[in-house]
Amino acid sequence: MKDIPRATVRRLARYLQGLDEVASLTVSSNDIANAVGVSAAQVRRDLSYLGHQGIRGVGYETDHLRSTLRRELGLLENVGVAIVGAGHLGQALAGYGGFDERGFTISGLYDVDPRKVGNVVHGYPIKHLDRLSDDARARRFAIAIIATPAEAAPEVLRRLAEAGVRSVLNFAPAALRPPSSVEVRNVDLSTELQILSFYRGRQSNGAG
Amino acid sequence: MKDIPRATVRRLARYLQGLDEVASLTVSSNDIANAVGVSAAQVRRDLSYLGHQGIRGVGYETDHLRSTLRRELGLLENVGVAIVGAGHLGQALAGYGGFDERGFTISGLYDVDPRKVGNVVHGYPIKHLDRLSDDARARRFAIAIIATPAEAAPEVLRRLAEAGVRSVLNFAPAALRPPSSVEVRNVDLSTELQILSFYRGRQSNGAG
DNA sequence: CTCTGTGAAACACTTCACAGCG
DNA sequence: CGCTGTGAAGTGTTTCACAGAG
Repeated sequence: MKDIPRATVRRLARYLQGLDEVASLTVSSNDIANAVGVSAAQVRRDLSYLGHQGIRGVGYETDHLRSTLRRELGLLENVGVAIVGAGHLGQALAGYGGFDERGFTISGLYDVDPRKVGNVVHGYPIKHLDRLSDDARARRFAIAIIATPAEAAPEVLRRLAEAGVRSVLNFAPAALRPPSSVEVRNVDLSTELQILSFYRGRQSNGAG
Repeated sequence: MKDIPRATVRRLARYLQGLDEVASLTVSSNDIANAVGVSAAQVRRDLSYLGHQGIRGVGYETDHLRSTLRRELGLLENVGVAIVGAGHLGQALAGYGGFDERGFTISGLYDVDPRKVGNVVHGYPIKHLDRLSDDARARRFAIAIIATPAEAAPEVLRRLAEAGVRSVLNFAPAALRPPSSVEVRNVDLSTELQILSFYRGRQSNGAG
């Protein structure tokens, strides 16, 4: 089976979410395309990387497609996620909603503030940061979200990497230099705003 | 002057931030490449879209490059940003830090909760959502960040679009269908986690 | 001799358009 | 007939490799 293009992986996640709103037994590439805002040809091409999933003249069987996408994304069973940093951002992330139904389970929040440790936020316990490494080694989570201040981010990443965590989503506005064993995805507010700023005044669209 | 590729625009914002850490008078494409994690050839190609900026045998003059990037990104003077939704996420965004130095000024937060309206968060006033349209029409901000619950997002977008706002950064986990006049960039937690999940176990990297 | 700027080649991704299955 | 799956063409992006400026 050929490698799935990076651009396709990103859209597969969107298709999976688009299917949430679908009640009918089957969906056509056109339905999906309209739901998530890409071309129908794009949807068919993307899904073709997963093998023959559709029925000609009909479309895709909704349930079957959903589980194929989940399997392909490694979400057959829920994946544990740790949130590091229990400030406003960390708490907002914990309350984001729909974690479980999207295939994730928050294993816990971590902070260094003794006034926070022990509290429960949105049903999740705040643990002391010193327990992060042990919990990682015990495989209580597979993905970590860094929601600390920028200064703390490199040290948190170091601990995570050392404890064998290989997937990190970084919200701290810090340029992290991960070892090659760790995949870091950065969500950077000012980068996003700067991109929007560039296109301000230009007519073109930007479905990034 | 040729059009700047989308992929390049995204990186220009990163280069600008990378320059923050540079103290020396000049930087080479290699220096920048190492700072932000792309290839040196990529940096040179990207910067070449801005015209001849460098000095052969030396590199780029740091200050000059910084202001060229700022100009190109439309950040010569600070851009007003409204944060819609003053829950944990909105408050976290307001406290993100470095807004001003990155070229943005928060013009205000908006919420519907009467207990929040009138409060000041991180130095920014929370206004009632009903004032959003007027403030937009008065051009108090050019970019809006949606940090509301998913249910509220479509209506907020509608109001923003109607009031002439053309750039929106959406943090709500909702599939927005903007009119073509509005550029929406989505930051979706579960999409990011699902992408990380896909690459978990695979060796390859993924600098999105 | 170093480091930029850039043709040309390579690679990645998207769209077109249609054969063929159900 | 409708809708998938996919060659082939088109477009966008990255890398190579080197001429040439300082």
